[in-house]
Amino acid sequence: MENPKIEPNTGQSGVAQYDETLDELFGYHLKRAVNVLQLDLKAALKPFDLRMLTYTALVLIVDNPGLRQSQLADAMDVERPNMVVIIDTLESRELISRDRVLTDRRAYALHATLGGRRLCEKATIAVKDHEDRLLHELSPEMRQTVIAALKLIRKVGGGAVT
Amino acid sequence: MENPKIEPNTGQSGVAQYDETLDELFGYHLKRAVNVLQLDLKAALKPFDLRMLTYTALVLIVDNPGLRQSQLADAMDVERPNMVVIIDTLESRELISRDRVLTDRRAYALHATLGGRRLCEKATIAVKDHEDRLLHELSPEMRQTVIAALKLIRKVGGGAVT
DNA sequence: AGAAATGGTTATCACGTATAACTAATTATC
DNA sequence: GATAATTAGTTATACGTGATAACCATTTCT
Repeated sequence: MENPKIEPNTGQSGVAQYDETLDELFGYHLKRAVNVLQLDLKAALKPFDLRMLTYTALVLIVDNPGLRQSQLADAMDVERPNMVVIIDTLESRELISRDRVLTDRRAYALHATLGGRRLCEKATIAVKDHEDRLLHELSPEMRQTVIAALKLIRKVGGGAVT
Repeated sequence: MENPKIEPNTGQSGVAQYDETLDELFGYHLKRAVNVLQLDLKAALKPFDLRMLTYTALVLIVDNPGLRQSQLADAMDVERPNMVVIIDTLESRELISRDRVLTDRRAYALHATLGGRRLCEKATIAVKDHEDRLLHELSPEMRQTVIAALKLIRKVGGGAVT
């Protein structure tokens, strides 16, 4: 069993040509696909100077005006301390505002500014375009099956699924 | 449109109850499922004191004796400098050995030790157990469809697919 | 022989994730 | 109504992963 099964380096892409053990692992395939998708997403968001986390936060704030930081952190599965920096960058770009809540002066209600809503809209179009390009070989039924499967995984893994 | 759609916090899990925009994004579902799976994988590997990268490297070395570091880095889509630390930790635990290649004295041929092979075997069993638990609600056909879809994504995204 | 390329290493940085400890404000308890 | 416990947000910090530049030793190209 000398002589590695993995080819010397096609130059094409660093993907393992074939590995029996990893190939049988669902998570392996999932992870690799996510890598590809995230690379694509990153490129899609670059023109808007947004990253995955800032984009997601912006979307949620646009769609849920008045949301509080801890709710947002909860929704994104991000620790509150890490939420702070994300909100900071969005606020410093004046895409959102932190508004004091009258009934609870500890909390901030988050609102997207007009600029924030516009940027969010444009970014979402770009993201969907990139996804369409990347997924154009998947039939609609296939997509539905995959999404259903992913939701099942989340459910079993302990997360609520909508 | 005041009053966030996201519930105040069920305590259950931080998952967004529902967001129209994100829900339409394939990558969003993919990412969330991967998070769940990786958490599970992490737990599965903890008893063996392996992390995702060290485990993957170990598997590939076990399956491809004589592999070189740069080939491994290539196969794992990891930069060579980052490969060094991974190999270092595996070597310091005597799970693998760096053997000088006679025909090219720059390179190291990587081989798993007996202990490395044994640990790899046990770890793989544990990983598969965890995956089975997590995926038990997915029918075999569903799994096959999902894996096929994931491979398609990788192909379109530029990676070779086996 | 000299130049260019390759395998591995070191150092360093950006980003995402996680925890502890703190403040200010709120709620609970007596 | 005063004190204790809890909550929202923050600061500081640490770890894991990913990426780049610069370097040494060796090999390959010309």
